[in-house]
Amino acid sequence: MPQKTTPVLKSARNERKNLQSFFNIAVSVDCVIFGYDKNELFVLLRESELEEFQGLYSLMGDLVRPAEDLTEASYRILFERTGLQHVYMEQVHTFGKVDRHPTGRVITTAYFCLVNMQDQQLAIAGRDVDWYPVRKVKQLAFDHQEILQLCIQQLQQRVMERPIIFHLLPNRFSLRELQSVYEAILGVELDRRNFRKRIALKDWIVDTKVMEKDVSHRPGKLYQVKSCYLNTTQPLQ
Amino acid sequence: MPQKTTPVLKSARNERKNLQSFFNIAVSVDCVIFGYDKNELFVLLRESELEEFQGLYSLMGDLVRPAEDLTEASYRILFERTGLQHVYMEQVHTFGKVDRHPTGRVITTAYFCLVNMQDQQLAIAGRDVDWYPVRKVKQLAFDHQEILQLCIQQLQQRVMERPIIFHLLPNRFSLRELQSVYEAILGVELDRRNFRKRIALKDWIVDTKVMEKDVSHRPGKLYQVKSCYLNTTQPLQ
DNA sequence: AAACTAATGTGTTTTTTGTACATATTTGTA
DNA sequence: TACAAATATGTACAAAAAACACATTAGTTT
Repeated sequence: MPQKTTPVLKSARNERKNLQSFFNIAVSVDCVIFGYDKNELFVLLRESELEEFQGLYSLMGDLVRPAEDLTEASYRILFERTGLQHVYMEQVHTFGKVDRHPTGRVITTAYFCLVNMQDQQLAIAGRDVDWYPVRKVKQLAFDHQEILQLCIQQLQQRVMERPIIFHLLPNRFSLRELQSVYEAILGVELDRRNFRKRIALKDWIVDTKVMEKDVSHRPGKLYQVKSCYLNTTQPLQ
Repeated sequence: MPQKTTPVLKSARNERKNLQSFFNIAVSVDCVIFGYDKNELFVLLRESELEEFQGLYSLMGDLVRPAEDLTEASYRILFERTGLQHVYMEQVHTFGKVDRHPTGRVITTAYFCLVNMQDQQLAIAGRDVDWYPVRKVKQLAFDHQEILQLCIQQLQQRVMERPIIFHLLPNRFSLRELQSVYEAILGVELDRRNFRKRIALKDWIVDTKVMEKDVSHRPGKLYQVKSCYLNTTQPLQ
């Protein structure tokens, strides 16, 4: 339990001096980059560079630079790894256990990002970076398994309340595809008729008057998200 | 927009060296300590020590020590300021703008804490620390107004879905009091009959078979939260 | 060309949850 | 004894969620 101690910050004058002894914690950002393809939710991982975690995968992370906002750092990491810039991103949680990083004290703030895996701009840099089905990921370097779990949990909550799931899909999509993304994220099967009613009620999407092509069954209508929700990269409301 | 750059972490070998140049960000924790009394939600504030913010109030915050978990730091700050130890606490968000602190780069993680203002253990240390009605707080030092707003928002969400509001109340309370806390937090008036039905449905509280005393009207039954929810200081589910 | 397959597209009914609203009861006080 | 100020409880209606069934359409197979 914490002990009663004198506050460190005494005044503006001696703060600068005292701060020095506290510049011993590095700050990093980890991006949990989600994608969707063929009824599966994917996460972008890379092979860990640390000897301690040889053979294990890790999230996309990097230290925050002194002149860089936390969100800037997050967008930089995303860009470095995917070539993408205008991506939906949400902060999830900050992990600050003393021993969470084997080489030193590093606290990390986790963000989740939603990426369209069919995006032409998408450029996975380096052969050690790749997409992995979320439900198959069992072990990761550092505390990244815990981070991933919490990000999935937050994603599950958010897709139910905000129009963000569309960032995982191409511009135009069928209701069938949309339902499949929900099912992949939530890990449940949904009733098609009730699902369509709920979506219609939310009023997030519009009919494009274009039909599906090249499917070996009756083609469905294609929809797109309303433009007001299309280019929001930050959480609204 | 972020520029393409070489990743900083290249290997375990040279990581330690590279880390040095990144020990330039201090890490702090800010506690938004909520209390409830007489139909009002209060927040614990103190006068800012910085010249830049003379006359303004700020949240309870301090730098995180190198050998201290983030949550430990948060409990330490709470204990230093209130003398309380087993308090419900939830991480809300990490604020990381480069210029958010006038004397240097400090990122801060905000927690909200729920405290029973009638608690005998409660010891507000120092005359510059005091409770202020949340709805009267208009301006704070640093970005603390923004932090407070987000904490209120998260508190509003949480009290609707989890049995945490009881941490703001004495052991025994009437339904009237309970409703008043909800109203103070949510900033709305609730229908008494519908409120009681909702609470009964949630099954969070039990009748103590004891009645209110010393009220100048018909006394109400006193309830308490079920013991399984009583001593949880961390978010469950 | 007809039958088959695998989807889409659209109800209806029932249950649950939420909202609006009114009356009887109990204690303390004037 | 009447009054004030609460507590305590119930009913009707509306909205949302869940369970469930049938007709339609394009492509494919026979």
